[in-house]
Amino acid sequence: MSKKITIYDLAKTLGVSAGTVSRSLNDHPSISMKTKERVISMANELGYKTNKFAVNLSKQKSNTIGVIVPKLNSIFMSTVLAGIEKIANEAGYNLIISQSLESMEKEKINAKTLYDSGVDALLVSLAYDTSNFDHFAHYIRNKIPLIFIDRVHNLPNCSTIIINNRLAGFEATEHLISLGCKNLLYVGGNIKRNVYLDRLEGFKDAMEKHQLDFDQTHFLETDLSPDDVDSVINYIKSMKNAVDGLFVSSDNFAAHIIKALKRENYKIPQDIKIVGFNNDPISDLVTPTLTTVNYPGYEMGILAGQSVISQLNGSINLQPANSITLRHKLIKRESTFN
Amino acid sequence: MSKKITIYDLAKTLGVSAGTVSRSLNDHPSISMKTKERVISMANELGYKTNKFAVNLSKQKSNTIGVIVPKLNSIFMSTVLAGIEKIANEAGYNLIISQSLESMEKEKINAKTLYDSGVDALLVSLAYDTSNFDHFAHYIRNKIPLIFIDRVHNLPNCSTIIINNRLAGFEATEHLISLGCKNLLYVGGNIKRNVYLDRLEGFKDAMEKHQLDFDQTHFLETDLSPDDVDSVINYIKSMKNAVDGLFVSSDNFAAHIIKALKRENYKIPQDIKIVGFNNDPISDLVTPTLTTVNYPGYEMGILAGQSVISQLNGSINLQPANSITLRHKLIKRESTFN
DNA sequence: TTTTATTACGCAACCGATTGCGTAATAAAT
DNA sequence: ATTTATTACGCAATCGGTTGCGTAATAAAA
Repeated sequence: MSKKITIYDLAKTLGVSAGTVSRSLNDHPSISMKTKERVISMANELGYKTNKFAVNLSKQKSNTIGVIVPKLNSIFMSTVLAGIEKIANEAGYNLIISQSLESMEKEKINAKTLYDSGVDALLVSLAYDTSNFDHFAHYIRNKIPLIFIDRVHNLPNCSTIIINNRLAGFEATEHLISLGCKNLLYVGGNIKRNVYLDRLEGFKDAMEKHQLDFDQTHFLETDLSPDDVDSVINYIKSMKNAVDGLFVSSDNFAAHIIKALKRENYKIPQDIKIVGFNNDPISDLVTPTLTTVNYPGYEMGILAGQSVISQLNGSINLQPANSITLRHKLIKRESTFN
Repeated sequence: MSKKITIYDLAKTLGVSAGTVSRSLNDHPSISMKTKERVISMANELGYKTNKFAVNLSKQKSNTIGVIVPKLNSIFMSTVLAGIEKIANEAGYNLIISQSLESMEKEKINAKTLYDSGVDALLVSLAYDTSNFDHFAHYIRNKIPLIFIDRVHNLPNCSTIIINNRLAGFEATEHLISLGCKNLLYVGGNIKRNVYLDRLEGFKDAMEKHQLDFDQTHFLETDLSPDDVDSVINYIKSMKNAVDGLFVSSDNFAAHIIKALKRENYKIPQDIKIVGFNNDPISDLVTPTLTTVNYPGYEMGILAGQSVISQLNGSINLQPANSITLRHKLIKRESTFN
């Protein structure tokens, strides 16, 4: 293969200094047009390719953005990633993606690895059980932009990209109530995570507003994993007042529950109305189709991307913790249709 | 923030040379245990962190693996990625992931970007319309491991990770035939891609074996996108001999088709039996549940990861184009149940 | 034409490791 | 006590750019 050619090679063949070559290639003002053109055309001719390693070393930045997500293989997360990737790519940044597999320990390790790799910024959606945030201290201390997406935590000077989960939960619940549901159940995830907690709050808000008494029997904390379906079903069957309205914090889990309920001969929506969350493609393919809350994953990714890029470019004056809230929307389908 | 400390700082405070520090940290044999211990403990004490940029520059390798996938937001692809990430991560490699968005042009750009970023290896699942492969020439010429996953192409010295799509297509089709289907239709994707072409071949094989005449009316080439559903339905309705067996190259698309067919009052599986592909989670949640071919995405990712790593470690003697074929499996469900 | 501003580059230090080669110090052999 | 092997490090070049500072060359002003 052709030897790698460097700015020194260019410098030699052109009879100029390496510095001049470097500046020409970077369109530095203190170089004449004529020289720049000579350098650039020679660079093309010789097939010069800048060595990123050297650039990184000398600039102390990598042009890559780190991302930690709980799981890659979820439609929501991969949609968010698709958005981030688009923006990052357009801005000339690479993405280093890692998954915490919902474990705080792995999240810690990933955070450290990415830090060591010298990412210029970090985007995070928190793991299921993350309760300590020391692993982000490095980033904050060294002023490396840190942005949380969806599963967020309030840390100084960190942006967050979210939707109004409380309001969304409220609307979903109120929708059930408006259809006559009297005995509601919220099936959520770990309430350490803002998203599940906030939706629970919204759920309570709605019940309170409509003079329904909330108590712990109306809330079931699960892993939102298919393995939990049976216990949910058993719980529903065991309730003294038959559940007639179900709010599930995940479409995918809701789809599993629907399947199981049908097997138990529940009629949906006649016996029990169901609202999911996310507007996962599956919600429109199950029978009955699932009422859900649209979650703009792609847009979140886009915004997260834009937010990092602008912070990296300094075009945003690092405001302490600005937070972007995206619009959600209740999508009514057959699972709550009368 | 604490100043970055380098091997030179360590060297100075310890009264040894930078070379000694470097070798100690890398457990080089020519350094005494005593010195190594001194260096290492001092490194911990001062919070030394190796600068990857410098290492990369000096070693001319980045410890990152590039990945190009058609789309991030597909369950199959993100599952593959999850597998790759797991292995890469365990082996101390980072993943730079980019998406071609099914466009050859973007695939080209991504391949170049990743090359320029100095990835140590590249994993690719081809875009829908890639017909030229010059953008991979750099990799091959410079002996950078290049591995294709699922949507592959035969290039010299490149491994491929696949399943036997032809056989899978054959089995799916034969299953339909064995249930009495006489008038089959294969709905596939772009036959530039091996996966769709091979399944078509398998489809033909099965028809031939069972003395059914294949002609072009039995094959519909689509984008497997929800937008194509209507045209598929119209095609089915327009066929002179009513279709009684449908083989669709994607569960997701099949799910959409099922929904549309039900709307048109087709009974499934009575009027028309359907086999999908991928064993996407959705296949078990639609009504009727979908017979499909299990596609071991996670395992493919794991194997792809292991394959790169071992090539990078030289533990595999770069055999010209070794190909790994994973086991698939027909999963029978209600959509073909009598 | 001489002086003063500008412009266009060159020099060399620097970023933070890695590594081949040479040698002083210590141990083993004679 | 010498000579020969080993062991343990140090020196300095190298990887390929970037960039502050200084100056020769050219243009503008006097």
